[in-house]
Amino acid sequence: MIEQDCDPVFARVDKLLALLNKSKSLHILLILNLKGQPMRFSTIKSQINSSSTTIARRLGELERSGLVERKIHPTAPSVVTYGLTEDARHLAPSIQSMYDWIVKRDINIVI
Amino acid sequence: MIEQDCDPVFARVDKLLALLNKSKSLHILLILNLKGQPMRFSTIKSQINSSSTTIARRLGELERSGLVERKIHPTAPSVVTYGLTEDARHLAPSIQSMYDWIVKRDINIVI
DNA sequence: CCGAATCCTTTTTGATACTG
DNA sequence: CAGTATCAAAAAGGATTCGG
Repeated sequence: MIEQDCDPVFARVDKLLALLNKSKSLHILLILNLKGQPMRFSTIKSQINSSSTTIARRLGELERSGLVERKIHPTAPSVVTYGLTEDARHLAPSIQSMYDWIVKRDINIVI
Repeated sequence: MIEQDCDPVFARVDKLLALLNKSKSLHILLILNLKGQPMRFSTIKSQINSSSTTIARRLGELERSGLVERKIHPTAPSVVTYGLTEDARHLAPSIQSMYDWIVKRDINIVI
């Protein structure tokens, strides 16, 4: 069975959606966007309530995909923060409109 | 294990994203949106190239979630078509901007 | 043609325990 | 605090088969 892609762009959109949907990706982006400034691992985790395993995996994927920036601050003791990249900030409105849509419509997603 | 949601709206957005991401949901919505008119099961399937199991599951979920309308035409033989609901058409722009973003940025999603 | 049911494989998640 | 490694459980996809 040959996997024939009708539109190669679909594949990339799918990859984005696949990443965004992996549990808590959206949470992370929305929280970082709302906060407006870099946050620490523990702060993110405390607001999302998922396993550190998953949070760490998501942050790693988001970072490697260029959506999140990881910074190590040379303080004592050192502090690690995560913030949105420029690209991610451009994507935010799309997520926000989707957010607004679901809020307004009061639709009931049934899976 | 109590799942404590920090923001109940997040949960609904997550459900939407979870639905949209289940393989081929986005394809279905984009194809129906581009087509601009209801399509038959076999036509959708032919353009997506996934198992009928998955296509059927997605269409069922999208229908129950109020994003897709299923119609049985009383012709002979009878024909079944799927089209976007009003709600889905309002959501389309959000998906489209996400689509545009990924196209423009040429970003490389790494999962 | 349009699916539902079954069964199997792959993917993803989370709990736990352990480092610097 | 900020993670990684491991492993078991759960979720999701797909092939196949069958029926209206």
